[in-house]
Amino acid sequence: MSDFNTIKDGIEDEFLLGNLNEEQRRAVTHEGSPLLILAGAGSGKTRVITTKIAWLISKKGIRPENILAVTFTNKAAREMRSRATALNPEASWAVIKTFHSFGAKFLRQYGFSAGLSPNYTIYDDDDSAALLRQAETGLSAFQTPAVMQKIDRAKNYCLEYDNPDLALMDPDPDFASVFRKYTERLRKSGNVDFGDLIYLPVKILRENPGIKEDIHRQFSVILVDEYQDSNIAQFELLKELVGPETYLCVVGDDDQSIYSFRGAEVSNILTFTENFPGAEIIRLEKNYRSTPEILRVASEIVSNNDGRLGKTLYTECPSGKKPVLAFLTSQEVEAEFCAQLIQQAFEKGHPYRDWAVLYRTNAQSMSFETEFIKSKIPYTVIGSLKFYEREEVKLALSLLSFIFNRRDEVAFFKLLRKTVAGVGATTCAKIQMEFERLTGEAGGDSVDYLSAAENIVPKLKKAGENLSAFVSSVRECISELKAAAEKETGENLSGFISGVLEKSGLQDFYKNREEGTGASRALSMTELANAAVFYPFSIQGLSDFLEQIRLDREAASDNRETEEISDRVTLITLHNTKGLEFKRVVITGLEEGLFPRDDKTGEALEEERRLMYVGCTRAMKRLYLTSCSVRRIYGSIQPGRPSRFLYELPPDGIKVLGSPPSSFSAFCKNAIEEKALAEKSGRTGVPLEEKSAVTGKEGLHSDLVLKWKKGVTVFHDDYGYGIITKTYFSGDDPDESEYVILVHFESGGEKKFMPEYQGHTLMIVKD
DNA sequence: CAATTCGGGATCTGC
DNA sequence: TCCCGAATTG
Repeated sequence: MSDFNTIKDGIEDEFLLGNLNEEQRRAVTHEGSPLLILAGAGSGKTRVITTKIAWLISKKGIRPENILAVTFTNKAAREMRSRATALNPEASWAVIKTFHSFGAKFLRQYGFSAGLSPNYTIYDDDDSAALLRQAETGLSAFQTPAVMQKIDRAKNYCLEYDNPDLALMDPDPDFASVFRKYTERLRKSGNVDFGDLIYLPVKILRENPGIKEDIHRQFSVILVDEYQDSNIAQFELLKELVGPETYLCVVGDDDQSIYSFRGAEVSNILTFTENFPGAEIIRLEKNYRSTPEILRVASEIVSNNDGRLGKTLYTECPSGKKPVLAFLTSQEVEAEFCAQLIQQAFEKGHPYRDWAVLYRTNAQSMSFETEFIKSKIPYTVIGSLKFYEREEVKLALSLLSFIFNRRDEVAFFKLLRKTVAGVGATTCAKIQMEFERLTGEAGGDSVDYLSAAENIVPKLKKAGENLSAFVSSVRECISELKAAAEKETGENLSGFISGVLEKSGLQDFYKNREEGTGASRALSMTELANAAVFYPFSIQGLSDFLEQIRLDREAASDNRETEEISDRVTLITLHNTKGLEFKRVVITGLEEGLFPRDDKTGEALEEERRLMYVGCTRAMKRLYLTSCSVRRIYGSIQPGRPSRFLYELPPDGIKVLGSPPSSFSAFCKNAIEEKALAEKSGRTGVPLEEKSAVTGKEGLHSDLVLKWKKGVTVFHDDYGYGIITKTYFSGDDPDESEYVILVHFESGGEKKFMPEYQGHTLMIVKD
């Protein structure tokens, strides 16, 4: 090798490997045997994978299109692609996809060998349930979703209706036959459900050695991220994709397994070395993200779990402030508390984008949205389903899906029932019967619902006109699409979609129905059309657009265009934060029953705890935890107790604000006394002390002190009239302290309040 | 077949 | 509290 090349190599090495620690470097440059990277939270996992992709391309001469990198979320896939491409532009040609989108692409190409035509669309949970309902199973509307879930679970375990192992999963003898009916109906529709996106590729690969060889030739490297969240079907798929020459590398963390509700099996990661013989393990235990204070809290919590591989995370990050635990009254106060924190930090120069507010359920986002709008804090809600879930958007998508696949019965009947006047259950049943008859006559895929509907038009009275108008407008759209496909107009899909919505009458349908009600529904269909500007006006374009929308809800959301650019607080579910990090994190709703939910025990409870661990380890600099004493559930106000996870915190490792219930104060007191005792008896405990500079919080306090004085009469919406009986500061340190007032209510109870955060919930009646 | 009423259940988490 | 499905009625 020439000197020049040696030098060039050296520079490349330095560029790619220079900033890695020894373990990371080993992981990146590892070759040969299968590799499991056990990567603790914040240990630079994504950096390792992306560097590995760049490394393989530039140093090992692997062509990017021969690299398959699989993730679990679209967000992670996007992140991986952009970071790998930043390291090596060629990485943009690598196949970086979620398991499901990989499966979808595979089925477009190879689905024919399982009798699936390429113009399928993907049924979401609701569509699948609707199909199950239509499949003459005799299930009530009430039972259907539960049975659908079981079917989905079976597919997650790679079990078809005729698999004898199904009985192990569910002893109900009827289940297999319901499952069979559903499957037959689904195949007839020409569509697939989410489970099929994994299950069918496995089946095809098992039954078609030729296809399998193709795939093995195509992918010489397979990387899997978040391996702890893979389910059995995904594991089986992986086994089929990995050929004798394939280099396999999976990355995961058993402590962050949070998707068992959707079939994830931690056992996949625990038994990796058995399933892929000769596999090596590399552990990444150095955390680059969080302060030692945050890491301590996170580790203490997760250490309450059994059944871990066990890792010892350490960090060299500089010390920071103790995580703060705030006991608040209601979710409104909780939202206000967050707003205060964020606003105060903003005034000190910390941008909004530093912040993430985490919650267990999407429904919780509302109080934060309301409050943030009020206090003019810009925010973005991640993973909210709002846009996609809107009735009119679903209906519009059904229409587009139906244009793409005319055997989609769920879409067709949904459209008829909702938009065509005079058509109800009876007419739909007639059309279905006619469809069956035609299928019996002609057989195969040649029959569609349009012809079936047309055939019965003569048998109808008034509804017939509407129905035939609907059918011909759909036919018009279809021929328009076909014409465009032949001409290759170069236009984008957006115009076509507006046209379809117009012609079908869907746009007018909502316009008319919503006169005076602020016609937002008609508007969101325009938004849907706008979302399609990046897709070409062709059959392929429509197919891609529909697939993208089914598999990536964010893609259909209406606020994505501004998401990256501007300075906003992130509102996000705990599940969605996987793989993300923020300087400042608030984990909200830490109440028993909400987080963890009260029906969780055993392994499910441990998973909740892991979720808590994931949440804590997202934080780089500051971590806040909030717990409310009352919460509105199903509209009524419910009293709550602090989450059990709060009792797993190290009391000397956190700072408590607000008014903790007595049980929690007792817990802290005990723990601290125990610790003191232990220290006294000679154990070497490291005293955790903090000295902070005296800065001007007093100025802020002086107003409060003057306003909220002893003897003042106040009124509270929930507790009624009361009188302030005591005032004090929560600690000695003026900067860290909060001004607290004790209120004695007429109703008998005593409550502590922090006027700084909760002033608005109290009204001063008389000084 | 559409409109109205009534009652029960819900909200996890996501591809 | 609110939404959806089933039942009731015109």
